[in-house]
Amino acid sequence: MKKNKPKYKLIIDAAVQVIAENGYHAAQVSKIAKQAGVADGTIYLYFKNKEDILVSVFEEKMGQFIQQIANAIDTKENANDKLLTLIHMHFSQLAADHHLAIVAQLELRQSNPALRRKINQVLKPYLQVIDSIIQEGIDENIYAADVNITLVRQMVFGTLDEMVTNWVIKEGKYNLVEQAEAVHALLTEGLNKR
Amino acid sequence: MKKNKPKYKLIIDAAVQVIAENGYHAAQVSKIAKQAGVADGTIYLYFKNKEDILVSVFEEKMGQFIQQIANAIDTKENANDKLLTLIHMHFSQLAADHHLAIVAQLELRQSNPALRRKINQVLKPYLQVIDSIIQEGIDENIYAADVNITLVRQMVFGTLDEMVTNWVIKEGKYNLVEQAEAVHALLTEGLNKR
Amino acid sequence: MKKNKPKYKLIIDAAVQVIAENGYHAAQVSKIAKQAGVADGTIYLYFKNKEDILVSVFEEKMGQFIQQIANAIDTKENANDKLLTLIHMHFSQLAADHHLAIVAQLELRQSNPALRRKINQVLKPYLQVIDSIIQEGIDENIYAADVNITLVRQMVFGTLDEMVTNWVIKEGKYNLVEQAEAVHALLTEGLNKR
Amino acid sequence: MKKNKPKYKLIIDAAVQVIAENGYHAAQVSKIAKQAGVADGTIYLYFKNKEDILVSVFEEKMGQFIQQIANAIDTKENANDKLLTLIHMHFSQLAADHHLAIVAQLELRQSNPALRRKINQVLKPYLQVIDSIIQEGIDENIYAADVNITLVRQMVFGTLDEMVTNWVIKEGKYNLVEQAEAVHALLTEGLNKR
DNA sequence: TATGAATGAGGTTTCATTCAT
DNA sequence: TATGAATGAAACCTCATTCAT
Repeated sequence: MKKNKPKYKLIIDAAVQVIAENGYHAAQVSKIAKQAGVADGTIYLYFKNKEDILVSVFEEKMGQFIQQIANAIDTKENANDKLLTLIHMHFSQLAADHHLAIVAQLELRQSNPALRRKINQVLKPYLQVIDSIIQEGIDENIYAADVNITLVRQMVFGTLDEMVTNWVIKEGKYNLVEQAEAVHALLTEGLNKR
Repeated sequence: MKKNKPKYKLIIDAAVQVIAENGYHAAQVSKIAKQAGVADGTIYLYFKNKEDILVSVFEEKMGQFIQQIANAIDTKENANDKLLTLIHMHFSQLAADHHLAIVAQLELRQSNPALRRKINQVLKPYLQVIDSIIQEGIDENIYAADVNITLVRQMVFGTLDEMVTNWVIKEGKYNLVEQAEAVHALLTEGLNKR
Repeated sequence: MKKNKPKYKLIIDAAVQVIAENGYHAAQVSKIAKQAGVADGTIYLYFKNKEDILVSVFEEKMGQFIQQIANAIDTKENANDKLLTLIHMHFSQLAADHHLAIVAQLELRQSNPALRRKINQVLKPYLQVIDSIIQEGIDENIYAADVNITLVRQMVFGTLDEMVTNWVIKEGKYNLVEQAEAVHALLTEGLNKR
Repeated sequence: MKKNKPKYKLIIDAAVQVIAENGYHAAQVSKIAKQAGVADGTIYLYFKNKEDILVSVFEEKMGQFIQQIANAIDTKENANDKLLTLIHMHFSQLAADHHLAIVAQLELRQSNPALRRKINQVLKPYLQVIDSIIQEGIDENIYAADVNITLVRQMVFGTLDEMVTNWVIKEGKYNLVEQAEAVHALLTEGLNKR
């Protein structure tokens, strides 16, 4: 399996750095190769083409991202704690890796629809984690039984995504992670005064 | 003023169609010119360069988009009605113009950072409309006085944006507009059972 | 005759100024039209095409240039005085009109060979004036009878041309006209010590 | 060093030929590439841009040109022999390579001021060779001690340049080289009868 | 005569990918 | 496996010229 060879990871990490520093469109294969310390042609021993590098970047990093969140959630007992944990982890992981945050929130979205469709595939397991938390909340009689799970998931993910994107655009000038509880409160209790 | 000349609008509309049908990167100036029924060079009598076409597309269309919403909101008396109206209009306007929805949700996001920054400028007035509704809701004692307006706005916009994007990706296979009330309820009342 | 209409001269003078200030390649027809205070299309009522403007510029200005020199020479009695006068006039006329000097020495030489051939036609009468002075010098028994007139003319013109070009490149930072006598001495007496 | 790679010279020579045959402005990069038997993109592995090709053409060819002359001059003992040798070499080298003569005398002069400035830099060593010969002649008490060296150099170079240009325009229809001695005599002894 | 909006041909350069070594 | 020199397709923009008014 190629993914276990040392140069595979070397190239993935080089790609993240090059894209973060130069932007998606200026991230030429030759730059990634140079950053990884391999020849241009070597890239093609590990990746089918440039798009394959980018999808793999997302797969690798998002895989870790989701795994971390899934692990953290497993330690929590109820849906509310799990949701708060997910929000907290979502923010903290991206806040901890600024390069990755830039790539995930800004640069990779400049890719063409074909690539974005593949990225969406990679994202699916994460969305399912959100779905299952919501379902659990309903089963635990915490969340309203009549909520549309898809709708709630779109709200949760849309909100988190928009928040991280704004934070990246503002170049991380404020503390994202400390907003986790406020977001959680807002999502669960809504805007209305009680 | 160039914007009032007939060919200006002709080119803008041609650009929306060409981008929607071919994608952002395959939208060559020559294709837009042909679709608009003008010579390539004519484009440059009305637009500084290709990027200027794209920014103008967004400005024109988003300007109308916001104006329509602002008008509709003005007829409503309280923040809750206004918020529902905004959601409804947001969905219905994009659902009514599929080409525009594709361009706004998918294609224009492939643009480079410089262009995206300009697009964000155009978007700002819309975000301010959302902000003012939230402030109004607080003043009317409907929304909780201690909410973070920026946070709420990110939730509202993030949710709507994510929903429209998913709807576009699903190629408009379901009815987006009829979800407006459910989204409104979710945003205002939150996820929790009462 | 078009050449007597007021706009003809207007366009010619505009062309000299635009070329001198912007350079040959940046001297678009539209710029010349604007400088002349006429519409782009009007240019084509007076000139066949852009090349025709440039040839006409040279014809008009060089025609005056030669006429001035011819007039001045006519007042001189012998070949030596005539040659000195020609040198002096050659320098002083170009030194007096810096725009024209730039156009004649630098900018017009960037034109294509077809245009340059036409310019050479315009130059011919001037070369004939030089030839006739040399012939006169031989007839007056001042110049060596066995000189090759074509060769001498190439030396005279080549020297003057090179000197003016260098002076233009040096942006007129030194006095060109006061070198006239030294050049004359050098051309007639040669480099050798006597 | 790229200059030693075989394709470097291949492209330089192709450029001379293409420019000579098609003219400066019709010398597209693709034509030069085809003539050199390489792909368009290969050009850019050896040259920064099109202007760099042209400057390099001049540098390479003029470098050889000057070197040949310098070598020949070194074998001569006095300034007069050296000057005659320089004239002879100047003519014979350009007469021997008609393509190069066309490029040097006509085509490259159509270039823009930026390129011409660079070309002038390349030319400088040649002008210094002329200067040093003149200085040597003065030191040897052959040339008049009071001559202005810059002036003499402008006469010498201007004369030679004008002669070669005329010869090229006349398409090499007469023998240029055999005029070397006559030019030398004219430059040193002047026009006057003795 | 005069206008100026419209035309449309044409070329430099980049960069993902290949393949001989 | 690894290299890196070579490939070649593809597109934005300018500007001389025209022609309906």
